[in-house]
Amino acid sequence: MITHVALPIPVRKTFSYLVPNTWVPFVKPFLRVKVPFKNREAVGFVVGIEEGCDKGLKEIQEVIDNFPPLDKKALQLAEWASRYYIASQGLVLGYALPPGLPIEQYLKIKVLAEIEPSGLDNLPLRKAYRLFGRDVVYKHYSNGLLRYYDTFTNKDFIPCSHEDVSDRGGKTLFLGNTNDRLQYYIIKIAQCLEEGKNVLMFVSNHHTIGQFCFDRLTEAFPGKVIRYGVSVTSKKRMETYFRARNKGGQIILGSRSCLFLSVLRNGLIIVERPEEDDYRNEAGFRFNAVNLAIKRAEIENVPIILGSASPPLDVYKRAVDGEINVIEKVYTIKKQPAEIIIEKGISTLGALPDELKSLLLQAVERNEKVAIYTPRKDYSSRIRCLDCKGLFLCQVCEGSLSYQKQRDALSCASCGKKFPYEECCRQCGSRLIQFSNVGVEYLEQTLGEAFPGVTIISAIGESLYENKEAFTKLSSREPVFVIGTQALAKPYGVKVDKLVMIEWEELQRIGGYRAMEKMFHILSSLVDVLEPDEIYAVMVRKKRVDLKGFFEIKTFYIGELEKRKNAQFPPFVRIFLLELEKENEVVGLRLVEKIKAAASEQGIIQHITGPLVQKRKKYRWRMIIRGNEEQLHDFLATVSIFPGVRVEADPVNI
DNA sequence: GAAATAGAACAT
DNA sequence: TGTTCTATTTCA
Repeated sequence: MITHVALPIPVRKTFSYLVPNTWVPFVKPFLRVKVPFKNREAVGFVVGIEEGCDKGLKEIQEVIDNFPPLDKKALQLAEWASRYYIASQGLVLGYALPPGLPIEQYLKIKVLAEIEPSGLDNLPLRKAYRLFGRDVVYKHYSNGLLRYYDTFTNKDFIPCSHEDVSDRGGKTLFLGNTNDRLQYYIIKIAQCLEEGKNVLMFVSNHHTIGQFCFDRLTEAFPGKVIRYGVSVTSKKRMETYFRARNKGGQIILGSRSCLFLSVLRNGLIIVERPEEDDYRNEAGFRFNAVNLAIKRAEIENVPIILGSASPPLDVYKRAVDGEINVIEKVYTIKKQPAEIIIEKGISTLGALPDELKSLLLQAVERNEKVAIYTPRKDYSSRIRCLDCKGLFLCQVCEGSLSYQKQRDALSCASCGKKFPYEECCRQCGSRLIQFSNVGVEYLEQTLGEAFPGVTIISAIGESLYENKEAFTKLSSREPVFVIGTQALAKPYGVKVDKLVMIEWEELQRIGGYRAMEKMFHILSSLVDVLEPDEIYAVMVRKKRVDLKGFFEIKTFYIGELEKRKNAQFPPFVRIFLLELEKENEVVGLRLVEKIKAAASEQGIIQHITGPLVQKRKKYRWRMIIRGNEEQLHDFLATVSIFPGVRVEADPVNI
């Protein structure tokens, strides 16, 4: 017997192995098998079986599963995702069932008849495998002489017995602020739980948004919320794994890692804030979990609710097209947002503008809480020598370096490497260094000096979790400044008096084709979470952006859709980014030619823009492929396995 | 994706 | 002819 195995590597072909006699009765489609690969071992999925025993193939070492570890609908979802994201079947399946998921660790054996060897009853599966061999246990299992039960629910482990309960389906976009959304979710969840169904709810982030939702939902449904994700311990995670597939009437709250989780009587899927970047998986199998959640709902015929104050544009388009039903409960702000126009940016000014100072001074006098947003986190993200005019660049990749005051280190924006800060220019040794493009750290320090005695909290991605207690200061009576990047919109349940946006308009320069959409998301999510009574945008006159355009949601979206349609950009066509990196220009250009040749051959050359060459330490070519995915699929699948080529579906940063 | 191998550039 | 680096191939 020969089996074809899909391995979790970016290679489209499958690998064939012989099946030794011991395993022949147990090899079935979509079970995992351990196989020799190169000179190591690998875990792959059986995707094909054929008779025969020829041509010196290697043998599989072991069949890891006794039952398909993914149910039919999860497999269907994986198949769809594999095509949509141009990822190999093995890579997607490997994500769906990560190798670190210790399923057997929490399963025990229940013996149903008299069998040899004795002593299997109540034995942990792992131990039984070790003592008697997997094949012995598998044989009894397949003859129906024993069953498994998990140690959390003590219920029989029934692989893939998913009764379809939902007769509903349907997609809803709930437009509204956090409180309204939560209320709506709670009503819908209550209906499901009453009917004994489960609810699968996605959040982008465990620590902040996830914790908040967990607290609020636990309040409404005590003991019913179970979590699944990397931030809970392995044991807790496994408990959720078994409870989700064995019991009804619960809310499974998790991140993108529960996209493929088996859920018994799944009655509803909720996606909280689908516009969040954290829904994107960047390693290995790259995808956007919102897309997959919507697809899962379709496959399972389960209703899905997407809840947001500023949904992604593609979701809004689906709503306009009538595919998604809309419930609108738009927030209102108490006072018209105000624009504070300054002549020169804070970066170039070297000091805080007077208008900003007086605004903050007034706030301090009134003991107000002020949230200050800025797009950059470090002290300065542009460091220049004033003598030789050279920029500080990374020694490894020549990306631009930013200065992190707290660590007194330079950090590379493109490769992430850190270097000590020497206080002099590496080119000419001059000590006249100019910091510009300042961020949160700079404001933190400058405002600290200008307003001694005022509590200042910073909210940036990494530090947010440790900083959580600091946020309790926001409910004190003293004035508080909370300064941060987009992370400011993560800790739900915070309330400020004023929201000040600084250099927010910069995003139109760095945001690519989604610049306006990003600006909208940031502003809306800040307003949604922080509930400011007053909003101010400090903008440089030359780059001024009309704030009003961002407060009429419908007008904004319709206008943006119109622009995208005219320019033939997503969500009207799909975009793929093709990236290749080589040290040698000639070698790279050869590869570019090879790709172009493949494109001509398949008649899709007119869909390619570029390549755009970037030369730092390495050469990097980027091509953008736009068009109908059906038409592009074969081409992308072909070039995606060229060495050094990376295809990114639906890129966000171009 | 990662290891083995082929190839290029440089030093001995 | 050895050494070290990068590019390419291959994995069953």
